[in-house]
Amino acid sequence: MEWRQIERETEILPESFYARPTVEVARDLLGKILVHGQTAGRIVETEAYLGLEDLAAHASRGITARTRVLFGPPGRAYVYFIYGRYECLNLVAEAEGTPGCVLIRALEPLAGITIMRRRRSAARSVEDLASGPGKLTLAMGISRRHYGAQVTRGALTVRRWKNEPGFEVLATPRIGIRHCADWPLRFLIAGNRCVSRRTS
DNA sequence: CAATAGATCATCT
DNA sequence: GATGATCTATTGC
Repeated sequence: MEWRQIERETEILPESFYARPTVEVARDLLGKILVHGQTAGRIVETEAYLGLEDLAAHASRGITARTRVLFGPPGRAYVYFIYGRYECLNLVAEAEGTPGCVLIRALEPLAGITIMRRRRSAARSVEDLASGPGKLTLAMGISRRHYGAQVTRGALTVRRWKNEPGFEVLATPRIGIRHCADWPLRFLIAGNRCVSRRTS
């Protein structure tokens, strides 16, 4: 996709978009465009992580050096390091003082695909370049240096189509967690080939 | 195709 | 000192 088209037909999401219940933000982020540097992708899979009541959420342990940004203002990036290897991107939701974030789990590559291929040499197809939370941060060049960054301005932003196309949303349990494993807080675009796992 | 072992380290106990 | 919001390669059917 041409950058000119992205710039003309999309606009950056305002901070007010994120200052809402986390589950709503997670569902509404589907179809939006994540932009970083020369790469862009359409968000096709997300997960909501809530506050103290959600034992799968990092915020359930309270404020620490790592979770500090989750308790701050919305529209910030929460990037954490996992399994000694990978980094995962979340967007902070809810009003300041209330924790909550949305894990970005998969993207459909839109621009900068050559760059993504270089960063993701293990991927065998365009659909697999960003089809997982660890894969998409590699493909887009996102890392912990973005911890706390505003996604309403700067190099890392999220945009919406001025005329957003319709699609069907599915809700399923979240992936790879132990606690609250049956809560239906994973959202994905039905039938999209870039989601992290095929649905039955 | 499905199942699983191994890599590897920041974070928290 | 144990654990984990993952990914890849490899094994086995």
